[in-house]
Amino acid sequence: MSLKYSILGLLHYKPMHGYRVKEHIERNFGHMWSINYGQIYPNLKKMKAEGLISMREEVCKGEKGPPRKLYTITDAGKQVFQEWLAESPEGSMILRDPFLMRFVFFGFGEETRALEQIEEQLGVYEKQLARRYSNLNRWEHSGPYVKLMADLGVRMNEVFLDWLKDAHQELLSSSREEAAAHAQAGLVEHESMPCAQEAEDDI
Amino acid sequence: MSLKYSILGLLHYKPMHGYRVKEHIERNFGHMWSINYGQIYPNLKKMKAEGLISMREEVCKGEKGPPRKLYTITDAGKQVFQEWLAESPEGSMILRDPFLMRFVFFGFGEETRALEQIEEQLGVYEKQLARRYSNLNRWEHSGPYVKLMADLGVRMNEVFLDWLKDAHQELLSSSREEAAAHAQAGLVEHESMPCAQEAEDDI
DNA sequence: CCTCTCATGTAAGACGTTACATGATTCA
DNA sequence: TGAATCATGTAACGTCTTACATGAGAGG
Repeated sequence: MSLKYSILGLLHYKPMHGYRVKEHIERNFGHMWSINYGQIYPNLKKMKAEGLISMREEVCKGEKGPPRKLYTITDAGKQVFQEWLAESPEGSMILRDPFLMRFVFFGFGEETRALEQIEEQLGVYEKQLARRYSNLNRWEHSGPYVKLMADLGVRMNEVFLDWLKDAHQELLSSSREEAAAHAQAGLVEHESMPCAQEAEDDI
Repeated sequence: MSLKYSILGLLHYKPMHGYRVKEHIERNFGHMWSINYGQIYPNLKKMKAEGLISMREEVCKGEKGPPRKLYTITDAGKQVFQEWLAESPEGSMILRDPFLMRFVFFGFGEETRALEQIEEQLGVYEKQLARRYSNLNRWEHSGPYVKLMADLGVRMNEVFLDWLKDAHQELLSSSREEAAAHAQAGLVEHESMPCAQEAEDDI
């Protein structure tokens, strides 16, 4: 349950209400984290019950909208957060990408469609890179960690774009070779093979 | 539900049983995808009920262990897979990393502990890079998509390692500056601030 | 008046994880 | 005999997503 700690982390900056928490996470980590109200509100409720945060209802007349519930981190919350922060993280990076999920299997589909999808991704990540650069500028004076984090986002985006371009290029040249050689090999047919699954373990 | 399509994809190579599916996914996408039997077996059952795969129970005497259930993709399964493969992926990359999750908030913790965690990560990703290089070699002749995928893994790993080293370096030099200037600024205290949350939206 | 944004919340269901139960065979 | 590996499965629990319900105030 890392949302809990993300909220505790955010509340170190200033008290917030649920709606702001979502907004912040979306603006700052939107490319790697998405969150719904269905998670936030029950979590805030639970964390309040655990004494990690305290709540104050506010009806500010100068502002539009219904009353908000301002949550502030408590000393107990700060302590729990410190313990979590110092822990060595278990498990490593998990990267889930609906495009890459398909990419691995593009060998079983049409190459033209594969190329189209790569082009789409190029568009998406070129726009995202621009946003990440602006984040980097915005956080230029926000302390080393936040700045470094934004820097990582830019670097990751850049290698991904480079890779997309290389992949596009390589597919074009290898399909030209194939066409020239007239050696279009179809999918290997797998017959029933009763007990021979161990033959070749690699894919 | 992408496990469904991953399984359909894997079954294009050859028929498999549940245990092998897990093994394959773990070996090949273990760094970005983890799967449990609690997901696999119910999924296989459901997919069989939907007619996407067919099952044959096998008791091979030459092999140890209990009888396995060999699953083969059906024509209906191939069609459903093709439709999914051609679809433009919705949503973009989601990167979840327990280390990075902490990293953003290291400003609220001890710097020495931050440096230690960065060093730990360096160790983890140096080992992983070696594994990814060997994957790249293993798949050198496995068709362009699989090869490119492995290449992306190597590149991503490399930028991450570079970034970790740079981060480590930058923290060391900036803390030396701080020490020299004797300008150790504590955490900004946030008073009750009744209705002034809009003051500064950035973190 | 209608729609948009701000704001809080719930309920149902999909998805994922952990832990356990079972049982055969291989190897020390 | 005991442990390890291969193999299938389920139950309980936790997390996440989707969709909906509510309601105030601002602006066209």
